Amino acid sequence: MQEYDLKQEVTDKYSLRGRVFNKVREDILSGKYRENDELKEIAIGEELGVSRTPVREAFRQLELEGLIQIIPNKGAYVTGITMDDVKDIYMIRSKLEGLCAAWACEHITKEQLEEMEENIYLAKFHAERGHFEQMSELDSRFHEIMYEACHSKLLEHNLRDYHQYVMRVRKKTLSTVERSIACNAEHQGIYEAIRDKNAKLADELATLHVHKAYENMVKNGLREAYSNE
Amino acid sequence: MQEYDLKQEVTDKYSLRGRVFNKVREDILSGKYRENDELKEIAIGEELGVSRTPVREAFRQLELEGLIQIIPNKGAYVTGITMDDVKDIYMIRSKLEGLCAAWACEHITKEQLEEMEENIYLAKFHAERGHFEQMSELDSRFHEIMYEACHSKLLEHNLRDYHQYVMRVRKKTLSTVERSIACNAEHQGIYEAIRDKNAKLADELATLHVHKAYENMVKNGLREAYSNE
DNA sequence: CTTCGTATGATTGTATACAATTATACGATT
DNA sequence: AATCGTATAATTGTATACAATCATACGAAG
Repeated sequence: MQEYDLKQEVTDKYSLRGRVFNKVREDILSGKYRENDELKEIAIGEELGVSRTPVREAFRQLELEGLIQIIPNKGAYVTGITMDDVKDIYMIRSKLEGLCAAWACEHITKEQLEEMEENIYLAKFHAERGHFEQMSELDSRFHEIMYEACHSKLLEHNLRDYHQYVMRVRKKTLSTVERSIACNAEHQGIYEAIRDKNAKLADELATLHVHKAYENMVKNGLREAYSNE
Repeated sequence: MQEYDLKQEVTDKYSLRGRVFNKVREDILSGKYRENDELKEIAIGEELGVSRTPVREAFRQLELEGLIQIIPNKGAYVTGITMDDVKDIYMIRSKLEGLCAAWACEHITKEQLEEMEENIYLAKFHAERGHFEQMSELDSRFHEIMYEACHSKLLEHNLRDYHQYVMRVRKKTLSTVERSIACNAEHQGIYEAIRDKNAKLADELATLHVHKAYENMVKNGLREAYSNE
């Protein structure tokens, strides 16, 4: 009886399809491919040294993730995230992160709580020094812990999707020392609420946290953050 | 300049892949395939008269929708919806339907409001007479109007997914005259709030509506509703 | 000069062939 | 009799070939 890695989820690294999927997804999120760029099966295939078949399968998945749009018999095009989309995502996320925090109160493990504490402690160090790369990593990880702790595969999956979706935008939202410090303080509040099993408070704080992040982004100019320069 | 049908979204009916996708999805949701059933590419392909290629592509999409799990080099297995999943979905939906109703206040058109009104009027007729099939249809349509009216592609897509996901369960939740009438009354309340552009109230009522639906389902025995007899 | 239509090329859609992996059956060994 | 190993079958993973569709270019008609 073999146990299969649950983390594989969708995109096993070891199949060609999985490799293509991950690579293209990363290239879209990192901004290598821009809005409305046409992705050609042969070109991508040659670049990665595979045939069209795994590329096509990866494309179908990317379409469902909303990263590309496939027009039958025509081609695959990178779907841009509009400013309205970003706003929608943050509003949706704020609701769902609240739910997630509330559920985490019931299901979080001692280890996860400890990792949160460590995360916040370390983030304080980097926040004060303006180490934005590390802050972005730590912020992502903090939310990731919460997603795991809520103990709902569906909510976890949903939130992770949105989180990835606005990744490039999100990096910029932490790009001031003030916001980094405030953000970490908000994490601290959420952490304490979860630790104390105060679901209502955790919900409120997590909801507010995402709202704040959005407001900050708007203040700093969503337009610049959004466009790829 | 050709205009492409936005409703196509992902699953155009006219490609083999789209047909396979829709068929298998429907068969899973309708209960033809049960939890942990193994779906074989060749078998599905022969059943629909297509080769393995479009079947494989459809499978990759179904995996991302969470309806099947693909284990590399092994097979595709139907992932069941557990009772916990159903609860999660209702809780998530309750939050998102609230958001949806609130947003609909800003964006709903006169035509959509009129269709809602008609929907409620007609539903009153069928509710009192215990026409559960029609009620189910009307209920789905009511929510569908709201999804369209919220004017957010992302939220609309998200809600529609979950709605589909619990379809078989949902049908049973309307299977009493009392619940049908109560449900329609709740729709009426949501409709009026949206009509009066009272976003806060619309949010609350829609949130409550989904909660009520869930509670009713639990009361009527989620276990029987969930299992395929 | 513009416009329409056809021809050509490029790209996607599908089917099939082959390779790699996994499951099963059966027999040999202990 | 139980267990291990090998051979065989079944199934998925990938590559390639062919068909269908779409885009482009170019020339003829007005």
